[in-house]
Amino acid sequence: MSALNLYDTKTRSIAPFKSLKPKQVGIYLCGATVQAPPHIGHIRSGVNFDILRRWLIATGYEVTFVRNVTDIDDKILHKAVHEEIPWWAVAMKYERAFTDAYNALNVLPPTYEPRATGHITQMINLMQILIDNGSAYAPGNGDVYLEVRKLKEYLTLSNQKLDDLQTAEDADLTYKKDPRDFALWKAAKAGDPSWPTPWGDGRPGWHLECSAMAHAYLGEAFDIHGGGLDLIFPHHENEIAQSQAAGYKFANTWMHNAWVTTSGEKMSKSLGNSLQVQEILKKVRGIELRWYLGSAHYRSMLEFSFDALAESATAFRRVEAFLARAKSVLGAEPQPVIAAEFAAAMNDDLAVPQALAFIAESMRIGNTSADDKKVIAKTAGEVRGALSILGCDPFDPVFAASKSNDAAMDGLIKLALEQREAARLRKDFAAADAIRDQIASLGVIVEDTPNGPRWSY
RNA sequence: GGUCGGAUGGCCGAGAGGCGAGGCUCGGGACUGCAAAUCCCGCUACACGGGUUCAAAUCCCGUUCCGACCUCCA
Repeated sequence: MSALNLYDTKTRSIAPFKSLKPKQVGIYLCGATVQAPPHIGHIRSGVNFDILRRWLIATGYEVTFVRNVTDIDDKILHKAVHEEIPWWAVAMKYERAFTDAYNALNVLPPTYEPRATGHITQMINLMQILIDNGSAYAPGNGDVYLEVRKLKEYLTLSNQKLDDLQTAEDADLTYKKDPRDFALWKAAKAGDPSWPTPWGDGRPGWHLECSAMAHAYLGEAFDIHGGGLDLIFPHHENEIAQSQAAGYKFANTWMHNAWVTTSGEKMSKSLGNSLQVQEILKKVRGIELRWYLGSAHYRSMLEFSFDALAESATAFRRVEAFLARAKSVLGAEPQPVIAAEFAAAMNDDLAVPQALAFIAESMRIGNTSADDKKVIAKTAGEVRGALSILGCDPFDPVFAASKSNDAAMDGLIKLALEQREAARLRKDFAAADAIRDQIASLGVIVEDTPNGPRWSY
């Protein structure tokens, strides 16, 4: 089997992936800042990295997957005031919404999911190191800044020059030595939550939590750090700056997923609620939304439209029907296997589109096999194996749970099919088709074969 | 101003010097019940202008258009 190659944002190239420790991988994924319900862009990131994780596991790695929750930031505090509930209630509410969305899309729960506010101690420790070695300074007002000009390397991920950065026009240099210095810690304002530190009461800046938590759970050096494209600068640059200034090697490989776009533009929260995961799930099932979000290459923009979503769901149902048919022919669920072609696609920087072409080819072979059990077992096994990596295995209990398997259900379906057969015998095809369409709308697929009707769901 | 990424057929979406990924839609056919499912065939592409090459969607030069980031966005 070919070896995994991944694109590294830092080198802007694809290179063989080599874990720091044999057969073990540590991944830190920037998760949600829980300030609003998740939209499909947020969840695409979750799906993309879940596919990576599943692939690493399938190829024999033990994966420690850390995805943080940033549960304090300006917007959360604003929302708390606006909604007249405590900031922590705002954070928890949206954290739950994210968890629900991840679950609905079969995103595996992280090995650990640390919250920023649970790691103030680690942040203070990190700041102490940075102040002690002269990388950071506390001007006395309660803020703590990282002095970016002192860094040996800065902006290597986004390939920018410090002097080329546009600085904020309203940069306040009362306390900052340089407008580009960024806040590790923010002094407490009246009414805002705060934690005591040696430099005064305050709360974390945006970037500090990820450095502190990645270090806490993955150590000074780890394999992969991921997130959305827009985090490259400033968030990830600043994580690198803080961590390396503290003497940590930090992440080996940087991976960034592209956006879901609408009309060519990055989705913005001003678009309203229609692209929230919860809303989309009123139109398609979680497994269909996952198939759609995972179907484009993770580094390509995914141009969202409801038509494209519906089309993708149609395509997925065909795959699902193929597997259901296979189960019916085999008398058991096909056993998932990883085909060499699929592995080759995944090893090529997670080339899901190629993997989908392979799935289509396997289905074609299976569908032309005239129910040859050997061929069906092979092709359906390969298709199921591929789907399991994509997180879209219809037999996965996560998705199958909603289906009833009890005797009453079987009996009712048989009754309906008997009625339909009776209608067919008297050439009342309108009635027969009506029955088929009705039970199809309940998720039961009926197909006529030379040996009589076959149903699956 | 700096950095980065795009433009592919009716639609989605790969590829990155030669043999047209794949899916959805559409048209024709097989099978069937003038059905469903399935299969087969077909249709329409590489933003524009030059260049390199036996050969360019792919490389080079130029142009146009679009998007993203530039200090609390996945």
